[in-house]
Amino acid sequence: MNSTIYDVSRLSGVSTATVSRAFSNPELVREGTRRKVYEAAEVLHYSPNAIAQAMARQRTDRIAFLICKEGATILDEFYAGICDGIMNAANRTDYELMISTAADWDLAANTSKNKQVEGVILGGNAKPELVSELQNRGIAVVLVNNRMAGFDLPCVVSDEYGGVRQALEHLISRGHRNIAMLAGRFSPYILNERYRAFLEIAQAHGLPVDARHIKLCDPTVESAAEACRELLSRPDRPTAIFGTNDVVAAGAMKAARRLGLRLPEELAVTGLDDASVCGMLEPELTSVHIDCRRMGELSVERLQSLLAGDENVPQVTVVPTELRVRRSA
Amino acid sequence: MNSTIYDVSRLSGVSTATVSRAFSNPELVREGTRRKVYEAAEVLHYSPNAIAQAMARQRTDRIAFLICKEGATILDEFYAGICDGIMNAANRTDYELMISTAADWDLAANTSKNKQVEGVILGGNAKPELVSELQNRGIAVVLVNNRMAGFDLPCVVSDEYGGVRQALEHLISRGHRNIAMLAGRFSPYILNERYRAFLEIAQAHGLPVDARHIKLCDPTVESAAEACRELLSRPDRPTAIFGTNDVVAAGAMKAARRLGLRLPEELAVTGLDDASVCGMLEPELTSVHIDCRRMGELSVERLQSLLAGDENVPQVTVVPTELRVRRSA
DNA sequence: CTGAAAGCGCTAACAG
DNA sequence: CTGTTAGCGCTTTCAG
Repeated sequence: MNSTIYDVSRLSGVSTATVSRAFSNPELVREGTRRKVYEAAEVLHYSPNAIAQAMARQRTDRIAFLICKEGATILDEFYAGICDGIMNAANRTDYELMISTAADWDLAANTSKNKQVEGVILGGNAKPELVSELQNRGIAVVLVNNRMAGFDLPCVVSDEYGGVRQALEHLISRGHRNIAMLAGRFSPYILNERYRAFLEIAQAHGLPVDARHIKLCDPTVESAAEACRELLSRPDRPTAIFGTNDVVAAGAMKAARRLGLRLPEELAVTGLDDASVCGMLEPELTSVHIDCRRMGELSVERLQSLLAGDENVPQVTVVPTELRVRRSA
Repeated sequence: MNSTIYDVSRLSGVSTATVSRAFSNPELVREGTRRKVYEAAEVLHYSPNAIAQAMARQRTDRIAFLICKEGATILDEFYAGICDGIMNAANRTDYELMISTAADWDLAANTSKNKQVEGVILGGNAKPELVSELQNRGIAVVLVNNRMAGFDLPCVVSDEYGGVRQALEHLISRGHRNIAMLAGRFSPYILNERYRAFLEIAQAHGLPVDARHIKLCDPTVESAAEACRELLSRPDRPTAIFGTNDVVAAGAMKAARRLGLRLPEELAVTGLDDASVCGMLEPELTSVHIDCRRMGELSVERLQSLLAGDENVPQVTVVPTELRVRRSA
């Protein structure tokens, strides 16, 4: 049996209340008393029972990270990176972290109803209904890699516009004018941002680029390769391809290779995300680094602020991106 | 305020004990009574408070997955796969899952001392001291992707020997005799298994292969590429390289490309893991599939058995591998 | 099959 | 600064 606060109380000769204070609010206990308590605790191998604390305090100090995404979730390097940041940041706090995917998350079982989770970080394409439901139950919510109109909640996103600009301007600086965007069908938010950015920036630079230069594909190598093949068989074949993530870019490289094009001489390719695959490809893929880890950490900070009752927690936090020039463009 | 068992008791006109039974042991309650309880609960939006349950029952129904690995943890596709399997399996049980990395796992704060975790799945290179410590505290332990001599605990591993055989025999069947193994410095267990398997199987096939055909490298593309370059500049250059994971194999491919070798004609390469990068490489990488997800699921099953007090839970569970032939070999 | 009542280990007024 | 005491919401004997 583990020892309890009573055992410590008895051994140290102070009340249980004091033992409790010695651990939860040391500053309320006189130095000498405190030491007596700690010594007794040491002897008894005592350490507070978190369950009992939660019960008495009526709060759990528990938050959750919910990945709202179809298919591979934690297996997606992007979300794994965010998750890593969240785990890392949560670890520095007193909050305990639960990690789930939307597929197996049970609202009823995981929220205030049974007093388990006090705050949730929603990653990716969360449904607005889920957000309202959570907020209605008094759960703090923050969004990561997404934004949602009409809600009062903090969002942490990457600088989508800036990222697209870095990729595009790099290509332009290398002399490319006929640039196509191979756009993976990601969440509506992401797709939208990148789409709009691409068009605006291309136009700002006077590129002869229009909607025909944007080709959608599924976010798989195969789909991207197929889509790229079409792009490359047009009469006015683009000289550069901007893939909206690295998997898509890898697909483009593959299509180019199969068509016998030399990279980057006959076709330049850039990606987005700066995933680990960039270094494995040949030539290595030029990409725009997204600081997923930072996004995760910031999400935790925002959630903490919310839970701490801070007024004016920033509604949107934008994490800057960084171009990583390699050999593919 | 959320409703409690008392509210339900009052509304339904039965005692709290009965309400409790109706939810936890329905078979102990008469059909009609049970329905009354459920109806009242429905009206009140009642659902049991897990914290209070844990408090009263003196158990938490909580398990943890601890990744014991340096550096990228959840970011490692391999462990992410295991994690995915674990999350998936845990979700079908009543156990709640905590996910941590060895780096930020605090023994004191997460184990029976404060009654939080009842069982732990240790992934990768766990320290024996950690295992004994946990077992001493009465925590159930299972190992995944590792084995440990001198301990009484279930291990779930991939068929390392069989995997190496599949890769090697494939290469042999393609006519290769001079095959080198590029071995990433993974955990001692994994490294050992693969090393031994390679030598034994090569010898069994009468290949002129010895320890000089095994080259160690760090598990990064760069290190692998460097190591492979050396291998390829030997007078009796190998005609095939077996990388002990796909990242290493990608490094080998890169080195070969830079030396101007055509793949697979002048150098065949196979990997191990069947990670997502296989399909992104050109040519696509032939690899041996490891069913990480299954490994994760089985770990949970073993842990459950342990916690259920089953006698003779299998000490070692081996998950078969499968060769995936692509164009690199 | 159901109810009464005693906890589970800790916290938080409140009083001193 | 410290002690008393009444819970937190649920489970679980023990009776009936």
